[in-house]
Amino acid sequence: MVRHERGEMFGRPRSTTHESIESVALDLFGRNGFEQTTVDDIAAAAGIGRRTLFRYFASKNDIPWGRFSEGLAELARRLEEAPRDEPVWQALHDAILDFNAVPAGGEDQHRRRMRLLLGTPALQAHSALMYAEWRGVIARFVAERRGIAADDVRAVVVGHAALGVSLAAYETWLAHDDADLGEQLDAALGALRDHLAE
Amino acid sequence: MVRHERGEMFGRPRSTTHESIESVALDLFGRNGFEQTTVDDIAAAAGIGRRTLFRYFASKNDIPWGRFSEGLAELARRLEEAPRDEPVWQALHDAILDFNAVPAGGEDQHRRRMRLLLGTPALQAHSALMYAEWRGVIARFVAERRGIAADDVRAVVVGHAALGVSLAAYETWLAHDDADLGEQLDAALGALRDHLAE
DNA sequence: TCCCAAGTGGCACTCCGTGTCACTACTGTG
DNA sequence: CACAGTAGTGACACGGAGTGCCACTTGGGA
Repeated sequence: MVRHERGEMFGRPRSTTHESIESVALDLFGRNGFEQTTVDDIAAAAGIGRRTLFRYFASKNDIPWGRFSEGLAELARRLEEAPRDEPVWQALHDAILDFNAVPAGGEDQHRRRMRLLLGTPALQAHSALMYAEWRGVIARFVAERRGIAADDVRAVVVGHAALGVSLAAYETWLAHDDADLGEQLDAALGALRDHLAE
Repeated sequence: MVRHERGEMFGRPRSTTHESIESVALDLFGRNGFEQTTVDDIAAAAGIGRRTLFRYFASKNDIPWGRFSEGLAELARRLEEAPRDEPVWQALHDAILDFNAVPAGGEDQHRRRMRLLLGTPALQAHSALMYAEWRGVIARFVAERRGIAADDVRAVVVGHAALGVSLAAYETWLAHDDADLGEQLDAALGALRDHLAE
């Protein structure tokens, strides 16, 4: 029973990748709509079996989210590095701006993906499960900074609120072709502060 | 082509009610779990056909939400009646407390229902669609008070934040058997204000 | 050359959700 | 007491998502 470091070099090589399937699927979703595209369509277009597709993605709904979970680890690390003399809300705001920064040139693709995610009922619903993980990262950061438990309402509510600010910004960003996502995030946060400070 | 006021008294009488199906279903969900209970199980237990069940509820996921949509109209009316010299956040907070007030004696049932809704992945996901309607009511109220459009980020973000406060309160309420929902809502809102005012 | 580990994909199955359609149980009228 | 009109019911069949099972394929290592 020997342990191999590069386990990937054993056994039959993979016939595809997450990225390849995702790319093919987003193309089909964009052309025919999410509901109208069946898993069989995607598998056929990707040149793999339907059963194989379900080994790469747990569900059809998971496909448009791509490597989101990996991005969360990055967000968590980014928060840990925030200077400790900065207000918590400020550190959060900066990290969230960073997290949502669109890689230069990828603006169009990002818009298409987010329009799909926020505009398709089945995906809106499924996204709630992704958001829960995202909120968890925020709540744990707040809890650590404040010296309270991660399930304390004071930490949990900040996770929910930060998500709300982000989603509000995304919705208005998608509604206006000429809008800048970062500016919308600023505006949303500012509006919430004003609202509560009235 | 005569119009009858009491249209219900025509034709074949209904063989069941939303409430009856819901009650049977919640009982099965509680005993066997949501995923393990099939629509056929519910229909059989309710003494109706499977097809009939789908005429009363659009999906299995919709059953635990019961008459939620009707409650939304009540929330909207409640907000319209709020005194106009009250701060917007205050009017919202009062209305939300009211909306979530548990009918005396129904605390246990409310807890069971919310535990099901917030603790079942499939329902967490589906709930996002209900939340969207709820947020819409809040955003429209804020927009009306502030004289801005309902899709303005300043109104949208308040809808998201109010939902976040409510969900945070529900989560901690469910986690502590001796907690009071109203107090958790107060605590969540207070914590968010403190957080942003830092 | 043979073996083994990991990946693949076909098959059959369950369950959700939907379209169709004949049937049933009422009400009001002549 | 027919009879027509109306609304609700449920059986049947179908398509799509997701799952368990298992034989097959493709490489590397002994």
